[in-house]
Amino acid sequence: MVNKKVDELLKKNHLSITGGRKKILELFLQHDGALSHSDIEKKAGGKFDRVTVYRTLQTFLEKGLIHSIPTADNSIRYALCKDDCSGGHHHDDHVHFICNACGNTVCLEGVTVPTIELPGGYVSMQVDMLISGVCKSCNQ
Amino acid sequence: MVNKKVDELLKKNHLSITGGRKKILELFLQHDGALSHSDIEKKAGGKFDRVTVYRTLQTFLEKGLIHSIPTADNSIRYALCKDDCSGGHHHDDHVHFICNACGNTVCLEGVTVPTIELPGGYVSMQVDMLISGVCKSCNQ
DNA sequence: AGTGTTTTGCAACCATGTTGCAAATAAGTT
DNA sequence: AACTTATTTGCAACATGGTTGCAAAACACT
Ligand SMILES: [Mn+2]
Ligand SMILES: [Mn+2]
Ligand SMILES: [Zn+2]
Ligand SMILES: [Zn+2]
Repeated sequence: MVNKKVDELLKKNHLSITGGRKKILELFLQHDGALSHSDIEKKAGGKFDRVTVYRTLQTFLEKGLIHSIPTADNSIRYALCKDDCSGGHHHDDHVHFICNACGNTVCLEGVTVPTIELPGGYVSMQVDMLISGVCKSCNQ
Repeated sequence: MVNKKVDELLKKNHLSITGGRKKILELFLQHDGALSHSDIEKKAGGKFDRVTVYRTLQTFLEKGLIHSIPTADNSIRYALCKDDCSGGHHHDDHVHFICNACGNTVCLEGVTVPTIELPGGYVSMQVDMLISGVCKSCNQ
């Protein structure tokens, strides 16, 4: 039962269990792929206030439950983190893929972002790699 | 004289020479680093309407004069293209760097985005690589 | 200078995101 | 189960970002 897992995840991250948080976390668990703020608002059926969704996403980000994915069209998406992520310190050094056909954004967990040699003086702290094209499902 | 170069660039791209386009192009030529819409509006001293700036950037994008850079904080920046870019078909396969200290975004023209091996079924059409950290100037 | 075409500014609009505050709800205690 | 306190929520109000239609102004060409 997904409902049990949701409660566990929230408890594990020291978050009080509320209707909004449960619903949003459920959406992430059911949907494999990243969700934008507006995706969530729609899928939740207008049951929660816009502000609540923003604040919940912010909280999940801080706790390391989700990570954000920058996109070329300037609309942030969010995806669940793996278990070994926690409070700010994420381990999501994977590539993100956005499909131009279906619009889906997915985490390619198996594809690691390569190390880049930067010019002298530049220090890298975070690397984001976003590939767009046509995804597996759309390509057959 | 930068003024001459601006006129040449506009003519070369079959754009009529207007005050707004000249001013915005000048800003890009003077400033080495990417500019956001609001950067431009401020630097232009409120001399042009918001809408005009949007439309000018759109036009420059279409003509291949500039390219857009997605950022993690959801604010698009724009930077001048090299000469061999034209109408939609850009050759900017370089890495973009955003400094957490000074906020500047720069094109690392010398650093090429590496080729990535994708899982079966995925077809890549565009790759964006964004590195954040501390830049050369801020690092001394 | 006169003409047709393109660009601009304005107004009005929609989307996205933030903040302060009071009411509602969750968690811990008796 | 009722009480108490801390946290979360919804609402209103606001700020910023971005789009469109349309008339006036500026541009390019003869
Ligand atoms: Mn991811
Ligand atoms: Mn660039
Ligand atoms: Zn697809
Ligand atoms: Zn810097």
